[in-house]
Amino acid sequence: MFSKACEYGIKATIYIAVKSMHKERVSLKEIAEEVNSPVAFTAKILQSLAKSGIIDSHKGPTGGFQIEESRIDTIKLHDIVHAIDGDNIFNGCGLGLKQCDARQPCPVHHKFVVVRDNLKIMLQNTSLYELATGLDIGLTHLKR
Amino acid sequence: MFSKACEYGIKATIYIAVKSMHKERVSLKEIAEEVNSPVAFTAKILQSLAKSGIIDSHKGPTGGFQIEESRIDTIKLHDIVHAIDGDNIFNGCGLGLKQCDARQPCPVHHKFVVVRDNLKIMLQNTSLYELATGLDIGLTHLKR
DNA sequence: TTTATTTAGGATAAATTTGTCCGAAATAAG
DNA sequence: CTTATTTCGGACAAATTTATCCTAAATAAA
Repeated sequence: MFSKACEYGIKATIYIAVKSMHKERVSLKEIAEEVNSPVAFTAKILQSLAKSGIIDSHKGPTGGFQIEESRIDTIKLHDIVHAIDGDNIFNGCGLGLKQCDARQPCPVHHKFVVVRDNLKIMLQNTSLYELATGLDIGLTHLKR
Repeated sequence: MFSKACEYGIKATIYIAVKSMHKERVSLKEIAEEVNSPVAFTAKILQSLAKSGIIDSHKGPTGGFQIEESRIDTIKLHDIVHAIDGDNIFNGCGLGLKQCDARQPCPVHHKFVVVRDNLKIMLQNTSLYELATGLDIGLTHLKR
């Protein structure tokens, strides 16, 4: 469904959000540990999320990653996925055709659009805030 | 969403089904042309679909691929996807966790289950027959 | 100012997926 | 029986994704 990079990116962002809600900055090392992802690869992903403006990064001692608290509930799962995996998952044809739309559909087009819109709406309606809160109060987990 | 192999496999199977409904066997070469997929790679995929029992293959001159007509409406899109991409797309955690279910969910579990079930149901309810018929009467296309 | 710490970013490597090549096996037809 | 045709299947190659390594740049604190 999502790429490995995207899975790691989502998990990392949720973890950063939890810490940010507690006014804490968090290091790459800690993130990778808590999220059970390869350190260096996670670094790349966080780098690109920082460039996309989804998270803030800060170098040096006491440095690390953080998300401005007021933005946590405006960031949607959709934003994270889009930043990492692009929009092919939202717009591409289910069978990989270049030319596929309602007027010149592939065999699965109409059925596919329904489930994909379903996914899109879910991602757009899911805020980082609710994901982070669930993790923070122990309702959900990220390891294993 | 689906792997490239799965995309080619679905397209090829639909094309074979159309021909089979017209009592025709069809060669690898023709399939790859009509479906716009790399010949040798398509061969591998058809081979595995034949092993899975979804299509029949026949060697030698006048050989090729075919699907028993009576089975075309019993084969579901789900069967094809399952044969090629396995069931990870149906059962795996959205964030790649090993341990993720309703009792110990990842942050996106509950939301994810909904869209995935939606996908699963769509695939289970979509018959090869309807896909092939749409293509046969020109309502849909597979090239480009 | 020096040092330790932390992210940035480029180069490289490993793994997986995608794609190719070619000889073997089956088989239909002359 | 021989030949031409077609799928089978193994080895190999290319491309992409995933992952690692190392040096540079920033920066906080002693």
